[in-house]
Amino acid sequence: MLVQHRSSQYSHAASGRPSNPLINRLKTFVTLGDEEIDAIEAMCSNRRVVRANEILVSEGCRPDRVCLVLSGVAFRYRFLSNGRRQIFGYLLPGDLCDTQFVILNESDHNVGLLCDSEVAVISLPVLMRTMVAFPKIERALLMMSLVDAAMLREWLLNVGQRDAFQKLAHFFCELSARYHALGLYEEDKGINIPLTQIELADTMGLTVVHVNRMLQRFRHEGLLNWSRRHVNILNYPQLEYLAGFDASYLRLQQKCVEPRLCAYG
Amino acid sequence: MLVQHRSSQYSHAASGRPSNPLINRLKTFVTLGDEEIDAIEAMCSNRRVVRANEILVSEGCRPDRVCLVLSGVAFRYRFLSNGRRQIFGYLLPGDLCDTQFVILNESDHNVGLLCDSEVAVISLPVLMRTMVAFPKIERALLMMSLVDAAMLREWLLNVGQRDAFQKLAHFFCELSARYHALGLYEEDKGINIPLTQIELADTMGLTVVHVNRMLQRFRHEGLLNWSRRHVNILNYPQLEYLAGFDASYLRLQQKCVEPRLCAYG
DNA sequence: CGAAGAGTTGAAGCTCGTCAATAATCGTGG
DNA sequence: CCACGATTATTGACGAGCTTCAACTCTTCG
Repeated sequence: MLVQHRSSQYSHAASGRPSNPLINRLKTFVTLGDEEIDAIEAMCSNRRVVRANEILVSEGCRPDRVCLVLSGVAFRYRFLSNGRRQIFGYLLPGDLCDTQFVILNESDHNVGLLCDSEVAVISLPVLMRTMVAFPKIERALLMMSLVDAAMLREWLLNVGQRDAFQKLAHFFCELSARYHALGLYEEDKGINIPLTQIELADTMGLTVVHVNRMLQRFRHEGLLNWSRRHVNILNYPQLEYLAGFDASYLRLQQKCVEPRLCAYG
Repeated sequence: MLVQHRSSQYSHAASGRPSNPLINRLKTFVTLGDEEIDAIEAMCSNRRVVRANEILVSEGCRPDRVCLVLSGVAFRYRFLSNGRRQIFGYLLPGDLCDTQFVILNESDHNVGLLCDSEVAVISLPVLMRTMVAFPKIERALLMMSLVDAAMLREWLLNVGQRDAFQKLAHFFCELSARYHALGLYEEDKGINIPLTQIELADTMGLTVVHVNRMLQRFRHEGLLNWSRRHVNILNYPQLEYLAGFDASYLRLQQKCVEPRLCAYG
């Protein structure tokens, strides 16, 4: 492999028996009973460590399994023929890539890893059986994929309508919100994410050079510090204001107030 | 109402008894029996004409129904506080806005109408009952929403990574492919779509002025003509080449080769 | 016909990209 | 553990793409 490995210092698995992050994630959508929790644990029993820069899913393939990120960070992306790359999203612990394979037959993008990560490999039949047996789980997984789509809309708006400074501010707000929700944000260390400025650029549709200058401006204005792939947010309220950030699209907290339809009880 | 009405010359309903475009759409995903076709017709029996500039769904609302576009064009969008608008997608005949309401409780964007259109209003309970009774329909609707997400990724890539000229070329290719698939493309008249350059600009993250200049360049280079809200593509191969367009993400033709999992037979 | 919206044009300027070179870091192997 | 090569970060100069502003014309529709 030509590319250097990024160290595994980013593995987010807490020491000791880590609880399955998917369970906490689904709990934000539905109430899970013991049976359902056991089913999820069983579904995720096939764990594997994957190294940085490996590819979980590649464009055009027809996967027979989905992966759940347990620790570390994955990301979706695609290259254009001119060599440019667009990143479509980051998968943090508790995120699945991709439930859509259950239905659509082939992937239209790649999923790679930013750092050494732990994933659970779930075969499609196992996933299907679990969803059929536990409609609540099916419903929650469906909701996850809808939140994915909401994030895509938010990114499209971000890339389309804001200037470079605001784009980055918005992205950092999103990251911050997601890290907080996962309990991965450490007040002193900030957001510990294995991103390079290259990835930041390919996320926002900017060049590395310009991203670098914007980061310096953030530092200069006392908003945040970027160093050695840590993001330290110094003035969150101001950042949020600049970006016009509103976390509700992430649906991190609020449980769906009431089940809307009996069929999904 | 302050805004002028766009004429209803864009109603795509063929004269005579129009077949339900949703049926043709779903047929690209699954094989439908007579029972299922009847169920879809029944579900869509509540038809309504909606005038241009009316709003079908607004941000923050909790709809108890979904709308199916039968003729005309709708579009998803959101405004930022600074007055800028991002358009997330266009809904052509056969498109639903939005199945996601079945699951997520509130809309994060608006759905408006570009021209006088005919829609079928489907209450959530009716939709649910149909989906429960006909798993194939449920599966096809799910696939539709996954194609929606694929389109969002494609747009993000487009807005993020291509220059203004390529962006527009790509957009016109997409439109052309969708119009062809719907049988709405008339070789002599081209794509008859009630878009203004303002909407084009808000779709691509550009200004009206720049969009205008790019359209002139298209005309100048003999690629396409934009006049009175018709798009006449003169050199499709070249346009496709310029944009790096590949229609497969739209999944217009190929039926899912085989059902992947028995549960959804 | 008249008013409002949409399309078009030109000039000026800023954001952001490109090119190119250097410095700092990182990961790996010696 | 240090040294090396590759990747990443940083800097400057320059230029292009796109925006902004402002005026004007054309189209649409009541």
